[in-house]
Amino acid sequence: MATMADVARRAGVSAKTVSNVLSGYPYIRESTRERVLTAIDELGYELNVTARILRSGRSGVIGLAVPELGQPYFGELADEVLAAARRHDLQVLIEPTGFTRDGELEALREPRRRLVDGLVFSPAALDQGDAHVLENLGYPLVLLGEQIFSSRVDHVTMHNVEGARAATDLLLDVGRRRIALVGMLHAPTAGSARLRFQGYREALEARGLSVDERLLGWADDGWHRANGARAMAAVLDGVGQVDGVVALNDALAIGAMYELQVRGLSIPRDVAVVGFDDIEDARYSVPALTTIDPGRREIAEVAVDLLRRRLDERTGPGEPTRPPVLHVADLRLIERESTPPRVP
Amino acid sequence: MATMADVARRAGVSAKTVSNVLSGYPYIRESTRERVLTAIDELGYELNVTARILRSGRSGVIGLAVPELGQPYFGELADEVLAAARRHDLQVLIEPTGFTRDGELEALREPRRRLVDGLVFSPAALDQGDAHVLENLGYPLVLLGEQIFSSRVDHVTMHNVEGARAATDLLLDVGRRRIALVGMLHAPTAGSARLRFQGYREALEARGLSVDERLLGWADDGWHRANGARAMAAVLDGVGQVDGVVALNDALAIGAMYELQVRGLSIPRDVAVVGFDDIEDARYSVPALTTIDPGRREIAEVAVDLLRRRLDERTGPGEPTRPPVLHVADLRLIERESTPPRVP
DNA sequence: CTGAAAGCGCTAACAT
DNA sequence: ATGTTAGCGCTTTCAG
Repeated sequence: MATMADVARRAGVSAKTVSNVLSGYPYIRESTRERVLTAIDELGYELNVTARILRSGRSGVIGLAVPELGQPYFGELADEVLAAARRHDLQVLIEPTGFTRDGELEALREPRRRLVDGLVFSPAALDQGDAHVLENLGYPLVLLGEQIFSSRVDHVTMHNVEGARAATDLLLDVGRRRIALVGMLHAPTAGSARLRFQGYREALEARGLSVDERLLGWADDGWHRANGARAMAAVLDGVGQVDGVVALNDALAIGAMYELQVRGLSIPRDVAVVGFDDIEDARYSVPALTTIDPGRREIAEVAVDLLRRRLDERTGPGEPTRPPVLHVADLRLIERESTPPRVP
Repeated sequence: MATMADVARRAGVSAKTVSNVLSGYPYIRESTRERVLTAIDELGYELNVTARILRSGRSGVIGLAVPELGQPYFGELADEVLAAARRHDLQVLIEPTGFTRDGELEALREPRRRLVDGLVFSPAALDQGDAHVLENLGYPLVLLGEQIFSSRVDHVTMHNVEGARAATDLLLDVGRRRIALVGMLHAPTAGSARLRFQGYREALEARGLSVDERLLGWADDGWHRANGARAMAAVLDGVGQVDGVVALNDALAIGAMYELQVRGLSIPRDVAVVGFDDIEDARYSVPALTTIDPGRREIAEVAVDLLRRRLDERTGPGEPTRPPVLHVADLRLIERESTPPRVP
């Protein structure tokens, strides 16, 4: 396989010039560039990225650590991150963390081996006590979509509390009062679960209502459909009657709707349902799911832009490092058929 | 950041010995190994993978080229591939090809730059005419899940034709005769679409029936739910009556079920529906979807095992390269509620 | 079982 | 606008 030196020899230039051409260095005579390009073509030469990384210290690869891709939210998020990365000419190494603390700690170690330049990390098992491991990692890190761990790390998050409050408010506005919450987790670590539950509680309390423990559906095995159905069943078996459901994500909501319909309940007439995430499924469930769009695309774009900026900072000598960023994406309540129209 | 030389100095050995310890070379005195390990620990040393790759020519990273992760089938497949790779101590660089020929050709070029050792590739846009670009790539390639491109390349595929035939047979067995096919593609390139359509046709023809063009629902914009709903609508608007649906994947099936139910049709009483892929959604759609499990896990495992074996072959000197493998995974028809029970 | 020397292919730094 | 020199951190090869 041809090396840069081979190309240089054939083009009658030095290796450095070939390198310059390939790196987009602007000050090159047009004729020289063409000779080099021709030689590259004739030899079928391809740059050896590994050598470039070793020498330059930058790989052009970023890591993306997410729990699992089979969950539509993360699959769709990964696509957005991959697309944003491509726009920046970056490649992405995906580290599935499997919702485990060990998996997440392991993912944080990878960049130190220098194969990836920085990490976009969506934590799901670490908790506030782990905040210190996220600081001074020695490489740029952008945290995604959950709670705020540390003021010293870049975060791109969503309005979890406000979203859940908006969802609950909608149900209250249409007159529902026995509103179940599907997807509660016992783990104290559970970032978005805790925040979304907080939004639910705030909405109730703002109307002088309080949380009825019997309306809480637990899903400690993960926010999958199956668990949404199970949690819904448990609530229905426990209290008998429910007229609204706030699910902590769309998969849970769809599972819950399944269970409701199996029991002959009509949505939204008997029970109105709101989800969270606006995954593609939500649009085509039966009935179509009212949900919160947390601004996934914005989150992915901002995260990659930010990481890229941090990578560039490292190269630029002398530039002072900018202070940590906290970006909160906009959210939208998307009303579909699983809730009745609000009457004004 | 500490280097191997630093560790060697501290442990009072040569760099090579450190390297040996890290590579699991067996013939090392236990006391030496311990001194090295201690030094590594004390210095917080981490191997620079890039330098290792440059020297050894092997990166331990494999590429996975798939259309997009937001489609549950590919998200779930990616998880299986990632898990299998981890068992082999391999990392995975994902190349989204976006269902385009250009994206797929681009993905094939990446390994040549030496950052990844080999590629697991699920083509969706290349066609038989492109078979030659898949041969003699200069790195190991395993093709996934579609048609057979070339007898000179390793393939891990599924029983597309048989699966679609089984799905159609089920509908015929329960007395359905106006069976729509949802998800047809005009592109001649469409591997699994063509094969699954063939299975549908074979099942019909085996009973002396023929394909009614008006029952074909097109989804050239991709096998998403939205297009399943649209294709179903087009068929219903065109022919009015249908009593069965074979969808070319589960997302299309779920979209089609949505459209049917919006129009007041009951599933499976008025229309029975079968999908293909057995994604997690299928279990929790309303009604739960009867579908074909193509053996996704087996496919991922066999593909990574095979790739790994090919990578090892390259190292082993003199061993003759084994001939190309064609592995076809087992499939299963999973009967749920979107089809009536078969009466014996 | 361990060490010394060489060099993988490229680019940073400097020179011109 | 292009060339020279040096070396990134590791593993291969060969010697002991």
